[in-house]
Amino acid sequence: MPRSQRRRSALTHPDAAEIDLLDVLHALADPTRMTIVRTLRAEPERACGTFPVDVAPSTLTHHFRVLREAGVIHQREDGNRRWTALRLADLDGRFPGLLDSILDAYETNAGAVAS
Amino acid sequence: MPRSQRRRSALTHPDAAEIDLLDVLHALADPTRMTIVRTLRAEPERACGTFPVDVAPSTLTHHFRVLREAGVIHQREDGNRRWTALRLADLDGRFPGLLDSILDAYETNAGAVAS
DNA sequence: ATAGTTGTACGATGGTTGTCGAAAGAGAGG
DNA sequence: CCTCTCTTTCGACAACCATCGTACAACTAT
Repeated sequence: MPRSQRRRSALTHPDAAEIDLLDVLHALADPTRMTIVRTLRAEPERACGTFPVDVAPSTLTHHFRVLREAGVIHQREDGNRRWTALRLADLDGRFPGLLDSILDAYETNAGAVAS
Repeated sequence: MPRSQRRRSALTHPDAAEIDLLDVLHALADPTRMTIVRTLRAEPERACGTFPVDVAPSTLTHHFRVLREAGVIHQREDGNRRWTALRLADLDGRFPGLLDSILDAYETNAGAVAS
């Protein structure tokens, strides 16, 4: 790593064209990550520590990485914080209507099952 | 087991109202199971051994169980065979448009990525 | 009955996953 | 400088998962 020492690793995101559906489904098939995505749909961008989930910080980092590597979210650094956003345009460009369909289904799900 | 000795276990299926979205997503987030579901969308019903997948029979049984317990497929016995079908009506009743959305997305996926 | 077909159950195995605690990096502010 | 906050990395752990081979059960056909 030549210059500008990265904070940690390099925050790699897959290209929109490389987003794999099975990775996306796997990323969304977890209650904590589903909560993250649902929270993110309402707001354009949000700081890492402000999500209504009840897990340890290191666990949260893990979930963000899964979502990021699947192409579901985008993260950028800003000073001390890391801002997270849904890759709505990329996802909808690659799989039109899919994310809305899944998130809408989850609202139905939440109404009938627990959580 | 009183009478009519079941072949093996009792082939339990969840009620349509009990189908959990996260279970469905998890069930679909596997290439073998996705192939099963895609194959099943074209035909109403199909015998177990006739799916174009390349895994051992016991592995196939495992995948059918995951799909069945998630509420994605229905299986019934007929003599020596076990017939498998998609629970299209139940899924679409619970999560309207979801399955088509995911399967359509997979076709897009398959066009651009491997498989 | 004897053999063949279809699919399951069991046990094992190697890999993945979600979880956490402890330690540390990087910035902001005193 | 020191400290506080935010977030990550690392190491560990238990649980889960996809896979297989072997053995077996149920049915069909000869």
